Amino acid sequence: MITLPRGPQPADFADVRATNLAVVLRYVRGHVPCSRADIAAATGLNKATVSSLVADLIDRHLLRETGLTENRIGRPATMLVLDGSPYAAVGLEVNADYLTAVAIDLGGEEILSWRRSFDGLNAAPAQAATAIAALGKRAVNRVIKEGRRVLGLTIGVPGLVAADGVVRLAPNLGWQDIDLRDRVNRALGEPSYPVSVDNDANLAVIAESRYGEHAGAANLVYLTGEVGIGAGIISDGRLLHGARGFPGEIGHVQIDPAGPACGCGRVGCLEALAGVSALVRKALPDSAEEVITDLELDVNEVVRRAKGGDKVALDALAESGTALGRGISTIVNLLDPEVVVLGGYFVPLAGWLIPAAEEELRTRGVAPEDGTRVTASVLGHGAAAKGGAATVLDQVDAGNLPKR
Amino acid sequence: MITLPRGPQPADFADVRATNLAVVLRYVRGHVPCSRADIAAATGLNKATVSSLVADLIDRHLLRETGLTENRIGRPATMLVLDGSPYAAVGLEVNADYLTAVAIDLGGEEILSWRRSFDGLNAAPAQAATAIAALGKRAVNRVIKEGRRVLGLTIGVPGLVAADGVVRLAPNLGWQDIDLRDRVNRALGEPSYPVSVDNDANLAVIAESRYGEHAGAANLVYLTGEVGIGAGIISDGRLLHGARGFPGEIGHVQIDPAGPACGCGRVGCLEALAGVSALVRKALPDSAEEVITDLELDVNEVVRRAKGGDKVALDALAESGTALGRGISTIVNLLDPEVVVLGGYFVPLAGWLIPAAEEELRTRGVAPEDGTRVTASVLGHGAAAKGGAATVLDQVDAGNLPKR
DNA sequence: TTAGTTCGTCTTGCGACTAAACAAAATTAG
DNA sequence: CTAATTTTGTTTAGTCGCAAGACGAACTAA
Repeated sequence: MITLPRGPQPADFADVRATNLAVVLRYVRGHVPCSRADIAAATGLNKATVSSLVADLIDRHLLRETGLTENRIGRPATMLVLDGSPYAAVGLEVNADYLTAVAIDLGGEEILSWRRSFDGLNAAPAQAATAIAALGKRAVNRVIKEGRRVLGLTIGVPGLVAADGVVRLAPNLGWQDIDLRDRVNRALGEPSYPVSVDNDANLAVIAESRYGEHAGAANLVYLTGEVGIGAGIISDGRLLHGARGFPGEIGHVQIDPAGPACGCGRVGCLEALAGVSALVRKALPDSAEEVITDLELDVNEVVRRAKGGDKVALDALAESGTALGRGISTIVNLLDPEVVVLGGYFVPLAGWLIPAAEEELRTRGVAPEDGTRVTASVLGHGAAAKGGAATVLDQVDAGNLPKR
Repeated sequence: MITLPRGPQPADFADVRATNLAVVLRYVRGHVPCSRADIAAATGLNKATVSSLVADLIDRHLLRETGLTENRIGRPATMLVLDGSPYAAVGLEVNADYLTAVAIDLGGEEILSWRRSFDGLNAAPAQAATAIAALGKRAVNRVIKEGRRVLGLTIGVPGLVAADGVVRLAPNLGWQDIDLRDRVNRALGEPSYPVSVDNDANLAVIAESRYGEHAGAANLVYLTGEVGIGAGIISDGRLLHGARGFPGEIGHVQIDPAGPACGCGRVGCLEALAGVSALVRKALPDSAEEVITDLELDVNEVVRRAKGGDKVALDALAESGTALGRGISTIVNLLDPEVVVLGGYFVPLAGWLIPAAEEELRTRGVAPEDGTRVTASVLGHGAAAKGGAATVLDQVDAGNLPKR
């Protein structure tokens, strides 16, 4: 539940109304099915006010009445549910090797989930943007065909994304200063819904905070385990943006000044020690040539060997897990989150990485009663795409309801 | 600076009123002297509304009318100024070797600034709490004698402080699980104003964000340079609290696995490499015995020798600066702040530390157009105390105005 | 059938903002 | 010196949205 900072703007009735509409909407989302009386009792709003708000939301097709139920004493309640059907939020995820599209309804139900291969490294940015826009357009058309209205489209990119939607730097895509939002916006014909671009880790952590195992945690960090390592940070219930929009760049934090060289030209980066590519290289010394060609196959092979007790693979996993634990300890000491969620290719490897990381974390955590937990994501590879769609819902939740 | 409550709580008229009162108050603070018409034009509020709000604020003695001025065409404006005089906010700072008390009025003017020595390490927590409460009481009585109403008292402690005011761990004071807020509250006779306790770095960064050289920066990190190193983090305009209230513990982040042993029992901590104690030990190898006895004298001696071109001292400063730069690079990559402010004993040493730190930072920063700046605090040793008082004003600014 | 319970609406009142007219106080023009 | 102009701040009327409480509706229990 991300709340945006409101600046020096004064408040008026519209704000009160929008706030309370959002309060009711969020309550119903979390307590389906429920009655108007339930809402009034739980939120403290007056029954009459709730009736008015609910009528408004039904009018906007955000809520729907179901048949009466609740066989209790007294008048039966008219139960309300989220009416997701007329709306959709779309999220796209760009990766070095694939594109993902996800669409969800207001209730967070996935109504579309596509994945297609994509050659991010060798495609020119212009081509890539065209391919991304094309996928987005297909997804949008699909949900429109179902009779839904699109509330927004958000694209996750593995790199530094400025607030205006310009991708400043995406090493794994070979991009620099690409105005992706503008390109996609134009390819979609300047649509009425907002198109935005954000870092993939930022979107993934939003997905985790809504739909993950620790949904609702106010302090949550997500570590991407794709070609690089990035962090999405939710602190005190809000996604961190930083001064220029580039927080969470943990991949090139130095873990060991005596560590190995990193692809970025520096030495001892977390990515060089605990990155999936580095891990694969250590765990599969015999197939070092193919490493870059297909990370997924390599990770599967590492899993196979680790299960088979292969010492080289197990040692590599332990080593990477320890380095990862050291990186996580930095996050924990600086940010004190409740959970650190591992995503991407870290997920299949989590069984070996997490014990080593937790061991390291125990020795390096400052805070008492070691609270921070490390878990693997259960959302799968589309986490950032789903999070992209979820950011659109966050807008709605924050009171930015669709007009009638 | 939240305006309407965006949480699960619904909004009503009182929230609108409180929000707009705070909007007017903040505007006047930043634009003294100004007229009602100015406020209306700048905020977008209606002239009538502004008049009503201003009348309310004058009634609460938060604003005051001055004589007419502004010799322009048209009716002369009645100029308004902040009326700080009837109120005061008090901040205390606990350190291993001294206590500080600061009181400020609504405009942020210091109306009291005391410093007294204090033997934090050898005093039992009960005695220490008594001494702290006594100093607080004297400060409170002093401002009350001036005819002011105390709006709140906030105490900064170098350690882990839970949200309920319990000091979980303060190694440099030898404290563990001390309910300082309760003790001080009782020593003050359960006063009507709120007493709170927070980490000293958190309070210092609040002071920096209000009164420092980079006041107003939305992304700001403060590093304490006392016996330990702690970080206070303001991100997107808000102080980070973390899941348990223990963020910013950067002192024991590992910078180098092959580094020296730290007092905490671990190896290669930032504090062991770049802490003031470690620095003094390296820079003054001949006087290693006295190190703990008086850090301030030792730091002065380091400054004297560095100015004199002493190679040992200069090497130690360069080494510590580099390590500090590495720690700062971690912060920069994770949080992307606009400024990192060095405080405490880092300030007199900043001339030597910052160049080395910036050099390191340039090589380790990921983001392009290296934006993060490193500066020394200009607030002096009372930063945390002043920040403690400022947190009280933040409450007022957020709409929590004193009752009549 | 009657009493009791709960739900949701209706009516009334109030608080807070907006818009527009107006009164007040100065400067400028003739 | 008077009148027009300009700007300020108040007054009046109106609207919006929430709260409180009465009330009808719909169901259970006895």
